[in-house]
Amino acid sequence: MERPAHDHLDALNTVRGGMPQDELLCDLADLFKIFGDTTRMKILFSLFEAELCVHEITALLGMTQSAISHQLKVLKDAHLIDSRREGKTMIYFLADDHVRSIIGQGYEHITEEDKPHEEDL
Amino acid sequence: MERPAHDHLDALNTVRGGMPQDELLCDLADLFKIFGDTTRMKILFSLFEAELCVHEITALLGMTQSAISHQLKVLKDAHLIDSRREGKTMIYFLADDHVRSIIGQGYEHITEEDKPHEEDL
DNA sequence: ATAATATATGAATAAAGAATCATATGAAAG
DNA sequence: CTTTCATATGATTCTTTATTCATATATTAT
Repeated sequence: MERPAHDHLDALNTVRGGMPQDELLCDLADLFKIFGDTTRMKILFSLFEAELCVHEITALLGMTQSAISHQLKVLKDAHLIDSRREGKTMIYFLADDHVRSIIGQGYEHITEEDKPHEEDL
Repeated sequence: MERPAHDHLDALNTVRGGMPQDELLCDLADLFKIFGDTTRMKILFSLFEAELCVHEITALLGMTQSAISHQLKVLKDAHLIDSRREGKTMIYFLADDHVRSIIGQGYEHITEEDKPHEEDL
């Protein structure tokens, strides 16, 4: 019987060390989950360019006001965007620049992606 | 009637310029969707430390082999991980370093996050 | 060939989540 | 204080998706 090319016990121990706590992993997944929706992605990209009120976003995305409000709430609860009131209207804006850099990294992966990936259907 | 503090037409035009194509936004959302699951996040963190075979990952996460295989497929289809065969076992490993940097950005957002966020329940 | 081990996969189930509809809240104007 | 404009929210519906179960494929050993 040959020694396995791959040392199981060793690998497992190495890995357990670097693994963050379950709660942190869960929080991380929850954060990315928020970027994982086209509507929210569009909202965020919109706010990259300018502060916007709800009905502007609604018009831009061509969706119902309710759908937009629901997603704005999701984004706000995650501290990715924030809002202030201006008379009757609510102005939404990016909470901080992490949003830009997170999306930026994803953007790079998708575009740069060494291009030999047309086999994906 | 006062001029609105917020110039709607102007804002909308500014924004339409910087908005990527629908398909790209969709691809981006799909990419982040993949990070938006605890199981997949754990698999990726595991592979940060070492190349691993399926049953090692299964053991590490304490889940069924089937569940792991299904998620490995998702990750592989997205070109986030890749695999090679070594005898009977399949060894999985990170496809490139984008994975690390994308997760890294998210990690920062969660940890750095100026800390005044205990009101979230 | 057959058995044993390692992994993959299809179908079904169950749970999460996005959009819709109807309605509620909140600010300002008449 | 009633109406109007802007936004928020609860409940329901429909879709997506993660896991499980059973089974299929692939590699090696007997």
